[in-house]
Amino acid sequence: MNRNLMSVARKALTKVHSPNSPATNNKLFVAGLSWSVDERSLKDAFCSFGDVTEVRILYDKDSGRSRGFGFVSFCKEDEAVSAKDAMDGKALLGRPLRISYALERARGGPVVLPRLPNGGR
DNA sequence: GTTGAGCGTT
Repeated sequence: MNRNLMSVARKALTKVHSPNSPATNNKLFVAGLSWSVDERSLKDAFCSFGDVTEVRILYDKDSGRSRGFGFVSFCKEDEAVSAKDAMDGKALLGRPLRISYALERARGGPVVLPRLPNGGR
């Protein structure tokens, strides 16, 4: 009879983490940043929560200023979650931060064309 | 000297 209670108890203790909700990665999408924030300040603000392996802020090539959002990668997801849980909703340089998990994005450039087997001849 | 939702190469 204890088996049933065990099953129920174990179920209650089991983490109800949705298997189809991988809304967690070691990459964090940080938005709401001030237009004066740079990667160094962002890393310095997040490196205290874990080991930051990558920090990327998006800039505008027309105005030369930051787009107001960037990406922060951690060595472990646990650190990223802690950082998000700790810095999400907080404020940096006078502006509130909006942190979310980054989506996978191909890197390299806006477009890449493979060389044709024709050799250009 | 400005503005403020977002998911990627300035």
